Amino acid sequence: MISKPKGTYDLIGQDAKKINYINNVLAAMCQNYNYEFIRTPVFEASEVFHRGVGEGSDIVRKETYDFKDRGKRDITLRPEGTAGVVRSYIENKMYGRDIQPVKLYYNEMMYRYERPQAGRYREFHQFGVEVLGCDDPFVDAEVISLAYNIFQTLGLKNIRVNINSLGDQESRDNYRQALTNHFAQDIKNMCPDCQERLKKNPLRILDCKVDQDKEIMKNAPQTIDYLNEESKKRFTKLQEYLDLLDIEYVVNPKIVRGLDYYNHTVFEIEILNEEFGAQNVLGGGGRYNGLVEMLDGPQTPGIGFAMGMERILLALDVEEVHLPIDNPLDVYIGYVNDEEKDTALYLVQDLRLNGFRVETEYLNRSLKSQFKTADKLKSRYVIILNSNDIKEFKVKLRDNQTKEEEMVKINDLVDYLDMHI
RNA sequence: GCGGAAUUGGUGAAGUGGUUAACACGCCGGAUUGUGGCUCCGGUAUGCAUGGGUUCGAUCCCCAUAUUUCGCCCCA
Repeated sequence: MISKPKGTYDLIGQDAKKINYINNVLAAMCQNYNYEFIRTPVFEASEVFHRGVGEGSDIVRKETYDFKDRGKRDITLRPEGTAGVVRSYIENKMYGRDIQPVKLYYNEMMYRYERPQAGRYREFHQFGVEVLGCDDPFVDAEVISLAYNIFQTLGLKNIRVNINSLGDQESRDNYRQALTNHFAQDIKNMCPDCQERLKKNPLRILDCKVDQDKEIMKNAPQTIDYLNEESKKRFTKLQEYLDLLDIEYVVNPKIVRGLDYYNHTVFEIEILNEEFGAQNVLGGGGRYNGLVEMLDGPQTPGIGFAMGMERILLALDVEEVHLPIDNPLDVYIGYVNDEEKDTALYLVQDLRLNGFRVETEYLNRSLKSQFKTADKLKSRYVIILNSNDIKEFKVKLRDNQTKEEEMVKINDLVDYLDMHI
């Protein structure tokens, strides 16, 4: 038997229904927030991600699916949504649109070559939004609120919004320097990973779980202490806006994010539930004011977030949130002999084209089985065709809730059902 | 990339180096000569992930591979 590639999954059954439902919720919300749907290629020139996400990030260093196509082009399967959207923004000159800022959302599969575990796949599904062309923390607040409200709307209760600010380039550089100085003296006593991080991306040391209890970690400098006046003002303003929107959040100085392009606002939304494993971050994002330029576009501010659909599914499961995905059948049509079968075929089509959800028997099973199936499908009505009734252009319609049966003319069936369903 | 655990039918699973792989659920049929959901009866694995090896003989022992899962790393 051929099995699926490692780290992939088939979306089927209840999960498929749930994802469908969630996608509808997401689309409806994005419509209200006036975000426009965008789809970019699953694969891009490698440069898009290598430059966009950053050569220093783990995602690019060891997790991308890179290959050469038959034309010897360097291709990368997209590991995240933002870089491709920004490439499209530039290529399609969206910065020249008459309506600004440009607000986009995507809902696509992403690819990262990682060791899979619960809530983490090699092919996975992310929903995300990007706002390009507005530098006001006003829009930061909108983006965070959108993410937050999506979780609220879906019925997830125990979620927490963590925010932090990395500041502008100047603040970031200062902080980076301070951090390097702080750890430099004692780096030998820290874990090998941290020693590596000090050189490549000192910010990530703060995330370390091995060394997190050490004294040197506890009194490490924090990003917010190194923000310059402008950055600080902006961060304060963001918090005022979030307060205004009634969004519960905590300032968490340890949120630094793994992608190189972030500055100023960064945030993560996690689920607080002990049953959840290591993958408890449902979504995250931040501001990336330098990214458009980095990909050869005009200087343009941007902010966005992404959330992992598989993790949302897990979260809904763990939190025992019941999504309204049951859509019971309107009518089940049963039959036994061939004449009745012909009528069934016709009737099923007729009712379906009139907007009813209808099912019938395919395997010529016994009437008993057909009734069982009708029940399992939670059918509102059951029609059992009978040759004699058909001759009189009538069918016996049974209300499967009251168990009452009624003879209805075939021509009146649609009207009857319209009135009763 | 590193470490641990798992892998038996449609599902949940028990089990043993040696003739017919337990049980339950589900599914199909019958009791009920065209009306289910309860009950009773019957049926339901080309065989224990794949490939090698050890053995007279392996689902059960060994090795490898694949997939899943948990943790690390990282992230959604």
